[in-house]
Amino acid sequence: MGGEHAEVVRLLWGPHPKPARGPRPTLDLDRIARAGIEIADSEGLADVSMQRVAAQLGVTKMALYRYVPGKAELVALMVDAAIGPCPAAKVRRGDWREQLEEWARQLLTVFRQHSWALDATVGPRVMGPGELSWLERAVSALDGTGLSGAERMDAAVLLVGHVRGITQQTRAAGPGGNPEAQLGTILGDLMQEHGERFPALTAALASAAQSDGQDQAWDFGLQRILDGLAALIDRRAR
Amino acid sequence: MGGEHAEVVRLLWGPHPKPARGPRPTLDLDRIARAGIEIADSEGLADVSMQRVAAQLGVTKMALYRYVPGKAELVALMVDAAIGPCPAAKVRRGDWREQLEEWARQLLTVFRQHSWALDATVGPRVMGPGELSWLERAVSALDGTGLSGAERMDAAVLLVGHVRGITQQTRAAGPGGNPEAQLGTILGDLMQEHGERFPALTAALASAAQSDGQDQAWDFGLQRILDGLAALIDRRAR
DNA sequence: AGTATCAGTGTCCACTGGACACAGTTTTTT
DNA sequence: AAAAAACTGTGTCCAGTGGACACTGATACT
Repeated sequence: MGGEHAEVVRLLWGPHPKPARGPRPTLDLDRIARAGIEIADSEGLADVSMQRVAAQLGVTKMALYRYVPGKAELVALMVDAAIGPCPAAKVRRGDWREQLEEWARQLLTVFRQHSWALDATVGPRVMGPGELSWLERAVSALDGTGLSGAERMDAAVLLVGHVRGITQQTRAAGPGGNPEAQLGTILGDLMQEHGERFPALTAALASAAQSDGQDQAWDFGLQRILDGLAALIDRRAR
Repeated sequence: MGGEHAEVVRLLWGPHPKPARGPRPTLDLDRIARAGIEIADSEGLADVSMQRVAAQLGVTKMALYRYVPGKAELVALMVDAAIGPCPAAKVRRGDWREQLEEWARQLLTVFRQHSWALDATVGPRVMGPGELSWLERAVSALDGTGLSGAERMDAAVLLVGHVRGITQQTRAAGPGGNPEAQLGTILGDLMQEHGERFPALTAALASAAQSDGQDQAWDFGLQRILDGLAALIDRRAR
């Protein structure tokens, strides 16, 4: 169990011993990951293939297999490099709510910049140092709140889930048009034809038509989660 | 815009006019979707190919293209058939919290039965009648709470995000072992080597080691979200 | 110098999603 | 009844994918 993970762990966490003999490598893991990220950012994850990445680096596809055992590992490297290390907090320590809110906004920004990372992070996987640094900051923001270790981690996971959910329904909406309107348009067309089967939905949609907040769903969910955490923390404090 | 969606909308929502002339079709969309689901359930979405599905149905792969324009549409059909129509609520109407909680648990069950549906539902897509029926029930549970239409939908989306997040970190953990322990083991191994870089995480992990609730993360997040919603609804009521 | 080691190339394979022409079956029209 | 039209499933073909493997060179230790 977990033996198959050993390889990707070594790739993500090192060490990376440089060879003693033989010709010098033309590539390195970092350049490979960055090349893949460049393609994924501009053309989507589906267009990331060994050939494509190799071409980007001016090399044959098989050369990549000298550095990376397979495509799965390549993608794992790309994800961790794209998510990157979590930037340091700017708000004062001690206020967990402000810290978590800033953290969530930063995470959302990163996910929006590399929205292909969503596709590449379905299912449980080995996390790299970048991804773990994000988790670290979220958990540390909750230090001293009276929450147990498991609860602090659960809270972080909950927030990540929201970020992912929002990223999912946001992306592919052109940078100009707001995503809720786009979703509403598609839904509205369907409701016009099958509305009688979904009365509550049509009503909600009609009432939601004039609300035009850019990030309404994001802020709503974020505040609800933070409210829920605050309620628990208060209860514990008493 | 949206013109490319027309085909999948027709597939998901009908109508499906039966041909007037020519030999009778051996297949229908429902059988095709179910064959795909069967494969995905037992072997994962990656093993669902046109050939594989066709073989399951005792037919050539190209025969499928008479019913479905491409693989993407096949998967869309599979998803909506697998998610299925939302079962009717068993708890009394009026208590939104109880209703939403039951709804979320049912949705989690469905996602766990077909965990490949996660992979197939990244990115915004056209929803089918099954998927919409779930949304309908969640929104209708919030009727009369004083929340606006947009807010009711945002709440549903928030809950779906949590269900997805939990499904994601749950799956591939054998039915016996609880997922948190598995995640903890992998994380623990990493912390042992690089723990000094993640002090808060190591502390939280150590404290979380003895907590062994099977669905701890699930219940925690669910209650936090519902608490947050309750707080808002109370505030509005006053 | 000699040799083990390692990098990048070229060739091969099974498989994927999909295009297309074709033969066979059924219904409508003449 | 006969012919035409419409439709289904099949066979064949193609570009592209991830990956295996043998090979030619370049490099550094002995």
